[in-house]
Amino acid sequence: MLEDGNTSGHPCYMFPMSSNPNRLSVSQMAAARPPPPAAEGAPYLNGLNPEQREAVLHTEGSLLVLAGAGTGKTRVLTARLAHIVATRRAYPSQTLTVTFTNKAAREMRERAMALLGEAGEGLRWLGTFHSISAQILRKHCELVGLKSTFTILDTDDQVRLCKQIVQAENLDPKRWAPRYLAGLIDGWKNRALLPDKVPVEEAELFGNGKGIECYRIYQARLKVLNACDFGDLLVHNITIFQDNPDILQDYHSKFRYILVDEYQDTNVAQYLWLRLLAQGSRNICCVGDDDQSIYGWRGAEVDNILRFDKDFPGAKVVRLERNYRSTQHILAAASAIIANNKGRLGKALYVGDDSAAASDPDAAKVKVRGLWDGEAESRLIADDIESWVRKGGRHDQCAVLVRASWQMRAFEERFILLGIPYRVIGGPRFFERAEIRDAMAYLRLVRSPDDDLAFERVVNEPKRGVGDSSLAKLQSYARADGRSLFTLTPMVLQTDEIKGAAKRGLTVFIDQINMWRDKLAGGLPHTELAEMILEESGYTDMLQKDRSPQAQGRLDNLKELVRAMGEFDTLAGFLEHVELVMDAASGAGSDDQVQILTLHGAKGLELPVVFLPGWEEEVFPSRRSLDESGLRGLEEERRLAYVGITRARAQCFISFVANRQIYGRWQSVLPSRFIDELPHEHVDAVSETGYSGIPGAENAFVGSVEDLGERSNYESPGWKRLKENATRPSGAPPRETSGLTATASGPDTFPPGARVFHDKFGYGRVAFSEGNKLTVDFDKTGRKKVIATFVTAA
DNA sequence: CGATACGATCTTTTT
DNA sequence: GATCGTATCG
Repeated sequence: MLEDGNTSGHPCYMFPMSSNPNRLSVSQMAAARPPPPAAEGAPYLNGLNPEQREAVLHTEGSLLVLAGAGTGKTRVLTARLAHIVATRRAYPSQTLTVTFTNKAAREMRERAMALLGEAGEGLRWLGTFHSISAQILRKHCELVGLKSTFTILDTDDQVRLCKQIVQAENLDPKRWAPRYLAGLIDGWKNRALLPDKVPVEEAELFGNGKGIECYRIYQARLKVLNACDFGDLLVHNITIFQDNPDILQDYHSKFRYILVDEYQDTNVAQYLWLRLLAQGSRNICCVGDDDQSIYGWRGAEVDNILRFDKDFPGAKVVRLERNYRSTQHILAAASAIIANNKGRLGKALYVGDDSAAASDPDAAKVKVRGLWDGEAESRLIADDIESWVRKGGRHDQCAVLVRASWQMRAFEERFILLGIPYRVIGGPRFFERAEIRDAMAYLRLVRSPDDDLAFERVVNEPKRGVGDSSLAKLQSYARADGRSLFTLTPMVLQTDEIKGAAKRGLTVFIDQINMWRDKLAGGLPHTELAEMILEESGYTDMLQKDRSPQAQGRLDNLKELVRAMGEFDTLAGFLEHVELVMDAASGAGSDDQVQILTLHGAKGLELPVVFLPGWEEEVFPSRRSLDESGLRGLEEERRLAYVGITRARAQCFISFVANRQIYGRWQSVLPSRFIDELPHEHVDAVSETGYSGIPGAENAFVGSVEDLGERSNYESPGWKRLKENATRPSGAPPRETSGLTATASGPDTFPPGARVFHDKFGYGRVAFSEGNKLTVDFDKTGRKKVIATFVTAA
């Protein structure tokens, strides 16, 4: 029952594990074996400060490590693993280490391997909540009514399923958006609520009281489809553990030490899962930072970390507050912003006394810059990067951190134009592209024919003459019969219910799938199978005939898919990887590139130079976040700001603009309230903007650095004016922002009355006022450096 | 049944 | 601006 074979005489193996393994208390274990080797002087302790050391060495009982940004959290976790293994408290395979993201899991594994050497190979149970619970579920899936080939649905499949349910329940999909239902169900699962546990008043809000019913049907459909969704992975685990004490006990004896990263991001289901597993050894170590909790929208409960000592009685709490990453200016800026949040555990960030970054007397202050629009912003940031590189810096020391992924495009465009190498992290995901999902659906269908969602996806892709009406007929049969579309279709084809092109198309489709399945069973390698499917189904043909510019890219993506499959031994292994990881094969990419990523994606990162663009009301404290969650949402946004700033080692550039294109419409926007929260003495502010006073566009910034006269002076008149205008009483309605329109005529067609200005960068812009409207003309290519800056109204 | 056109809606953030 | 859904026609 233990994976490791008894090679090192680990005392645990002396005990009859099967009799009552979880009775073995920590102290009994300690008493029953020779004292562990002295830890002092162990290499993994080198360079740790006293608090870090304490967090590593405190291995008896529960422990919460409150680790501020840059205080060496991952280092402590990996050192703790090394300590546990080196002192023979447990084999690597007897430790459970859970992270939140795949990226974090990868990093943790790499760093642990570096400390542990070969022993690190045994870290079987290091992974994300989802990947570990999926492994556990695979072993016991029959207990919750799933077959071992079950598929894991992604968000898209969930929504499509919800759509069918909404329709079946005769609800208007406009009033009751399937997406919303999917979100509700997800939220319940995050709280580990099965259909009969959902608070009635909450569920009744959906679909005229049909909320719970929809949830029930959804779960029933999942069972028929032999599938589960992300939330189910954990919920099924919990069900299995609660209903089968023997199985739980088995895991108790497997997991002697539990380590949890980013504990502040756990949701209720994850918390329950952990608590069940930790009942055995009672040795759980959670590391987290309440100030970096940024997944509330996904069900994370900051409460989990605030309540830790009640959940795990006798828990010890260690605070890591010495920061070894950033300059004092950066720390001060981050601390000042986060100090506006209520309900924190309270934790200061001190400059680590031996930190090189902090002791630099010439450290640059945080720079705040106001610009005309997004284009000027990306231009400036690109120029900064170029000059950083000219001075001997590298591109990969810079990152642009945005709030939402749509903000990335402006930077990409600019970087392409200037030839700055860059890499977008977590952009549009490879495995979410239509062509990839289509190919995957074929593979899923070959492997598990009951996967109706896959069936529906590809039955008419490429076109086989099977339209909505044929599909609807098949579905009604399947629903009546309770079996899957794939099994029912041949029977329906016996009748004359479906005729003509649809009948012929379906016959071919079914035959092909069956043939492919035979090939797979006959030992055809899965990569060749994939090529065969794409060829014979006509999918490649369809794309080759497609004259649209994206078609070639799609074909390339499919080639990449086949290549990625080659890295896995079996089709099942590949499918599971994709379902869980959904990461584009993160191939060669460690080159010298600027990283563009979202603030959420930036957790765990650290870089010398960090750009934080888009600090505008409604964009950075995101409007939706405030609308949906009010003060809680605002505080979460503030934590995002904290995460962003603390990524920087040496330099942090914050910027905002006066005008931004949102939904393709120009809007004038206000600086983020977070800018007001920055500590003056640690900030340099440069504003190229001031308020215009143009009727109908009062909020627009018009003006230039030259107009303002002074630069790098926080208290410049322009800045003051800006601050006065930017601060509005909370709760006040957003201002009317109409009155700004843009046209894209070339530089030769400036209307009369336009005034052309060149800015100090040699770029230019034309602005002119026309009655009550401020119209901005701009050069779309960016290549002609003709236009620009800012004109006050005549 | 499929191709096209028009309109509505939308954009956080991720396993 | 882009995508998605519905309506309409061939």
